[in-house]
Amino acid sequence: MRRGMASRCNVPELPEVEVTRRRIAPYLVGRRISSLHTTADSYFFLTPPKRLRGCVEGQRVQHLDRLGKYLIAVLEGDGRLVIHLGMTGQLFAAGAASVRLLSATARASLAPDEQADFQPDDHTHLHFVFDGDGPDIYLRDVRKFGKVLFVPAGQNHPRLEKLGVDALAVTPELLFSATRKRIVPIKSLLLDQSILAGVGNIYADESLFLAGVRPARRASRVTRRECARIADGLCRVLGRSIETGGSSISDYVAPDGQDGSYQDERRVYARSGEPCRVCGTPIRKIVIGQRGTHFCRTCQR
DNA sequence: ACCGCACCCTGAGCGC
DNA sequence: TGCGCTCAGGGTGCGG
Repeated sequence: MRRGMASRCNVPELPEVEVTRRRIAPYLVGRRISSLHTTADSYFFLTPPKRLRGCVEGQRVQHLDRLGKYLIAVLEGDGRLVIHLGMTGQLFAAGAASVRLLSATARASLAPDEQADFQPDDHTHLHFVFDGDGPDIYLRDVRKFGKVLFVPAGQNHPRLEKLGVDALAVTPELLFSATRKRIVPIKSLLLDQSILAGVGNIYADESLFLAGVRPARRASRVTRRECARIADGLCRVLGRSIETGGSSISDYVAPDGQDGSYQDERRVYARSGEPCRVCGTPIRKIVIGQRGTHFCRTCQR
């Protein structure tokens, strides 16, 4: 069966951001940023580059947290450097670069031994240099749907204030109460970051499959029992994806190879037309809230 | 409160 | 071969 573009999607949702956090933290935490290089100002920078540099240069990174799909580097003095990876954001340390970081065209022009040697390009919006030894860190984002901002100590930002509970901490009760009196499709509610932070398109579809609930169902019509199954499905699918290194992030990927192992576990996402793994019914694709939505008519009610 | 839609951006895949 | 079109996606913000 042909794999469409969607199946290769590389969008960082909660698991991918968490995997990124775990992998990058050892290279970031405890180090002092000596300089930050950026691309030109654009809507990518919620804090303009010049001010951003002034805020982080000379600062030591105290820890690296995550809330939903946001990475939050807490600096000395408790200012926070906040990063959202958007659709194509890649945060990585020099030397840990994989060929995935380059476009197909760029890859093709490189010899194999050159491919792992990353050099900043036009899409590299942040380049951190640190005091002392250790690799530089880069943030690359081809489509610039990502965001970076600095939140001074004691201040907050609407982006963070609006976020609901981190999706890993979802409970049946939380979901049940959030769905009452809501006529939006249950899938749209799962994607609402002000309710659950971190759920994106893949994991919304996958968790609804595990719960046996059709994505188009009105949220208010989802029963308490089904809410519990959705919460459970979310925990399973998010946890499993983190375990396997995220659906698309892996240490190294062969130039024409498959993505991370989670893609082999997808039950519905980007499998439209393919047989349901449980009952064999072809997976259907519809659009809900302007998002491609995948489900099994037989297994989901 | 909710829906539909436009917008930001670019690469891949397609038809011609 | 190469052009131009379409599509995908997260999040915000608009008008209805």
